[in-house]
Amino acid sequence: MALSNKKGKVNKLRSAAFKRVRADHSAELAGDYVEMIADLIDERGEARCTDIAMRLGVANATVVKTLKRLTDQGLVTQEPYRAIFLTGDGWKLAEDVKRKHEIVERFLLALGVPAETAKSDAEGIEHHVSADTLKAMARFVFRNPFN
Amino acid sequence: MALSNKKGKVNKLRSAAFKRVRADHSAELAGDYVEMIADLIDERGEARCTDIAMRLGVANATVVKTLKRLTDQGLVTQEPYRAIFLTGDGWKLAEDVKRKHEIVERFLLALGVPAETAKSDAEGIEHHVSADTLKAMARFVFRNPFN
DNA sequence: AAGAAAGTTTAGCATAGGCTAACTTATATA
DNA sequence: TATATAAGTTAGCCTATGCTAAACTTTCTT
Repeated sequence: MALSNKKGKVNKLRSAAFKRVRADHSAELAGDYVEMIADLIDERGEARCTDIAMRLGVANATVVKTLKRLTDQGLVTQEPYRAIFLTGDGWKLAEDVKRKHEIVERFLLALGVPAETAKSDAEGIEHHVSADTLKAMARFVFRNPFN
Repeated sequence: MALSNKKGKVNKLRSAAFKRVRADHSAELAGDYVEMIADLIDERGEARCTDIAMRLGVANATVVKTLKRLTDQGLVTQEPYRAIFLTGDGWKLAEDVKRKHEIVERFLLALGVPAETAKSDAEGIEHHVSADTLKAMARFVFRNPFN
């Protein structure tokens, strides 16, 4: 009985990690979109459907559908046939993601990972990094700057 | 024209990273399942539906459905109402994932991340780490062993 | 050996994230 | 200005991953 209680607790802890991964996944796409929209606005003044689709490597219609969700979630605004903009929350999230992205990528570089790989791996890793880990990575970059 | 060709190339490179992330995601679940099944077999001689469901924090029916896919993919074997086993490929994948998992977790510990966090973050990160990055992590662990 | 409990499976539903094809609107150029 | 091209939208499809509820086996207990 004491044993099975302990087992229950262990499993709860264990399953929490997987639950977090699943939650991270559903937040991931939103992060990628707003970051990309922010980049596009910075680079060329506006973000357009087609550019997002190309950069993401996805069909146009997929972008449209996803943007609808993001609009519902209050991250994005748009009018039919017009460019896409970010709400206040959208900008905030974009900044957050971009910051994380930079730290992870620079960390991988500092660790000695080749540049191309660092870029590619950072894209997958960034959404699964907790505040603690991010802090440790930042510390490492600070002590071992790549350039 | 030269410019738009260059842009096309840049976008192709960029989108490749996202494509890889999406591919990683669909492989992820299979990896988690076989690793967990391997653990259960090691720990108690057999893997059962309910245990997997508890550890993953997911409903029983979800496990059943996923196992059907894994069986189709040749990673798992099972007979109705009986325990679950791994095929040769299943074991191979499980070993691979476990190895990656261990390196990532020990790497995070060596980096100074708290134990609980390391465990939890490793679960998300491990599936997005390329061979290059894994090698860099292993090197780091080797030079900065945590214990 | 019968009935209760535990575990497994099926059915049916929902959401997210992909796709293509057909259609509509905006823009650029002849 | 008219029209061709580019861009955005809609509709309808698919798969993966979740869920609950109900049905069916197996196992345990009396």
